[in-house]
Amino acid sequence: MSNATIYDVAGAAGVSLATVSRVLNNPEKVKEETRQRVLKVIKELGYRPNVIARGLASRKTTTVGIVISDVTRASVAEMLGGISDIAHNYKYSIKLFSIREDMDVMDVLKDIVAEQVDGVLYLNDELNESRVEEVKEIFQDNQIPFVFANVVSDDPEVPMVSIDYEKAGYEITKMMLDHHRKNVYLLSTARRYSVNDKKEAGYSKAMQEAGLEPKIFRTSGDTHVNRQHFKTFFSDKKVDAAIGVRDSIAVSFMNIAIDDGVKVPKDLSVAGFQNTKYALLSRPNLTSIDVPVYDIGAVSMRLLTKLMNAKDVDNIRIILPHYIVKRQSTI
Amino acid sequence: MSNATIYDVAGAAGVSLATVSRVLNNPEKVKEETRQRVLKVIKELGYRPNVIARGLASRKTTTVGIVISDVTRASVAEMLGGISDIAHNYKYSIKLFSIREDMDVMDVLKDIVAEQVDGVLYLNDELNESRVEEVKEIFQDNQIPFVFANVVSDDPEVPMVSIDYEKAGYEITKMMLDHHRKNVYLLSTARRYSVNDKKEAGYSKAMQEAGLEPKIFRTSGDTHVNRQHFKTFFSDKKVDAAIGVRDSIAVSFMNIAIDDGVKVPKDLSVAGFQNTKYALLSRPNLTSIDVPVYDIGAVSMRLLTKLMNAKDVDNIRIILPHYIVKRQSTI
DNA sequence: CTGAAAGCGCTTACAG
DNA sequence: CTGAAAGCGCTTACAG
Repeated sequence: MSNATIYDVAGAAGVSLATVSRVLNNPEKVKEETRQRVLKVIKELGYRPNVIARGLASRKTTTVGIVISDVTRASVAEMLGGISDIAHNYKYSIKLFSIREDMDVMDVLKDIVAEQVDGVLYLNDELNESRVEEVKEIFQDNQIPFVFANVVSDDPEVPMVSIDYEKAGYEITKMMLDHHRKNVYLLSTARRYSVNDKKEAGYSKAMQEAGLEPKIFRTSGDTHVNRQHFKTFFSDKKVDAAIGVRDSIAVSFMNIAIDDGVKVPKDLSVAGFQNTKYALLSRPNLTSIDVPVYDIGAVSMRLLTKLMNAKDVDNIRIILPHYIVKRQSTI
Repeated sequence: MSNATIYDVAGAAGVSLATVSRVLNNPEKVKEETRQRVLKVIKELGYRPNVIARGLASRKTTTVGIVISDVTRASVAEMLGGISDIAHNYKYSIKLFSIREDMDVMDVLKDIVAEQVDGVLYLNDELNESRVEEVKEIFQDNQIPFVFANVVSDDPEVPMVSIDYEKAGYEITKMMLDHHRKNVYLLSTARRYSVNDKKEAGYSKAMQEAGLEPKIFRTSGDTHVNRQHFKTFFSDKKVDAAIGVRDSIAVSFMNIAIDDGVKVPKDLSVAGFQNTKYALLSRPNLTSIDVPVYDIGAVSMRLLTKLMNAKDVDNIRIILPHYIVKRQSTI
């Protein structure tokens, strides 16, 4: 059955429990012959070390905490995929902590500390800089390595993995301008996140370089542009290009415009961010900035393992490449 | 800092560590006055019990294991949302175990047992009955309560939460037939899952009742119908209605049909399963069976807490209601 | 290369 | 109502 303990193994193999432990953790310190004998018994008994006991004794749980706000978002789920794959390679388990609106972030973080995780991955593109500092502080105080995934922070001490969102914002805007679009709008969110701030900065830079006024529209809901928004804001304005900070915003805007008789991409170019399945399933297909979310997850997990093993990590801030996937929604 | 232990609290409050432990776990056994004193110290020191030590001593980790195959799928992420909300209410932590194609399922399950979780939620609509039996056996042997979420099994001993997929398949097919469609196809997956088997059964039943031949098309990939499929399979056939076992299959089929000049819903009615965001963002909007995935997650987590507390649970097999959301893709 | 022993930070009968 | 003590199943110096 499952209830074999290290004592059972030691007894059956005729060694002390210290030796069994060594076979598992420092096999090179055990004589080949003994090791084989112990391994055989382990196999026969189907022994698997109780990870809780091991965690208490060694002060290592081989578990990492993943902090997320909303699992439901496609990018978060995708990142989890990358994290989970790498974690499995390095034999780490994953504990999930989701922070809902009504929860006190600092309280949750203290819980995570009490959970004795070996490291923390903070997934969230909805953070502002001051929040980043708070998070950094609590984990540093408790000496828990952490990595921000898909978070933008200018603090050079903060380990993070992301893409260059400002550059991406600049490039996609530039593309619209190169296509001779003049009234390029950025569809952003009402709440301010550093990631979206960067996109906006890149957009504004491109517009200003072209001698144009940046025009940023903020949805009240975070994911969609609804008919109401469209009517009140856009119908009396000229708009020949729109960039959504998320694909879902871009697609919802495009759908409404088409319903309104606008031709895409002839009269209106539309592009989004993230290159999710929405971009592929929409008609016309949506041009989008491909953000390698799976890779961001995988690379940040990899970085975290390095940090947990206290190897001197040369580069704790990793910028992954992005690219524009051109589809039917732009010329 | 964070390193206060139960000893520190006991010392500062002038009681034994047993009393501190009681304040936390059986407060009613401690005199009001003493309790207040201890609680005050706990607060001052910012003490949080080390959950690992507690887990070892009490043999309860207040952690549940969640087994999933692919986090990336919208329904899985949504279920995780429901699970996480309820888990938080009951103070359970969540450990995530994802099983990839190349992994040995039984091996992962044994790992989960070694992780000492108090219970397991198995999320997967891609199981067949024999796999269900294996899973059931390993957890029963180790006396770990478990619940299948969004899994269909006819074994009355298996705790599960799902909808009646057969009924749903029947109803949506019936709707098509009521709209005088004759050539109703079911777009299913190549691999056989019990959930899809049920949908197929419901579909076939409705077709047969109408004196029609069931026509099931199986995609080679699991999520999309591609142009190739369409050309080789459908272009020479009459088809006036199609039901996808997933929204993504339905939308991809619909898109290709439209590209081919077919009018939806006039010439072709299309419907999907799951009522995901794809259904909303597609044009025309997709009619879909709403599967309450969030609720399935939440209810299954709730059921699991009951099982873990060994209350006599009267109903271990819960069928949640579903309904058809009618949109533009059907008449 | 191996064993005896202490200790990780808690919980929980058992006395009192 | 409270405390002393054993124990949860491991790891890890320390001897030998």
